[in-house]
Amino acid sequence: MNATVALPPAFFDRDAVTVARALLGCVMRRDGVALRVVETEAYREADTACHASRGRTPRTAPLFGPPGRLYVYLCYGIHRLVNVVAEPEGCAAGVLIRGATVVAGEARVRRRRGGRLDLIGPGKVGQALAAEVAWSGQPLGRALTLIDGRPRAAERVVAGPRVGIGYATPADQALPWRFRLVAS
DNA sequence: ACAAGGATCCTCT
DNA sequence: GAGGATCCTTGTT
Repeated sequence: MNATVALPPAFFDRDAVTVARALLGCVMRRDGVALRVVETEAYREADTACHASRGRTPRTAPLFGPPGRLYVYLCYGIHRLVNVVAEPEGCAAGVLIRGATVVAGEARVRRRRGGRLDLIGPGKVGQALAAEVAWSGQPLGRALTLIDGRPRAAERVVAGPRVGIGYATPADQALPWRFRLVAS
């Protein structure tokens, strides 16, 4: 895969933790805006932090679907959080895009973000992309395209616990399934 | 039909 | 560091 190739569904047909790591450095394209992914979190089946862990509902149904589709939901009544479904169909897992940097479309991002460009935080990413809940369940390549990419030589990956999942069991809260790129 | 709460962000102190 | 915004999804009556 080179830097201009859209990630195929097979890329996401792996365990969500592997996919979350592999997405760092990849680029999301939408509507003239390009964002480089610098922070992700994995959510897996039998993971009490995962929305699907308490059964399948209309909202969480996309998580159970085939890999490489979008799962977008409204958080706190305000923020649209963007996830990509991972693992084989029938296995509810996904990767939350938690942070990014702007590669292109700076003016449009500023307009959507009240003049700001920092995109560390999943609500900010959704806002920069003008993400919609209606995208949920759609394949990549329509509303949103993901382009292959890698960390730079001067970057390294740091793993840590996930954020904002106080409702999960202590063991699941402690899993180091949050990944970010930092300057080395 | 109703009430509760959420994978967050921003402002103000 | 604390609290409000804001509205949909979910489980319960």
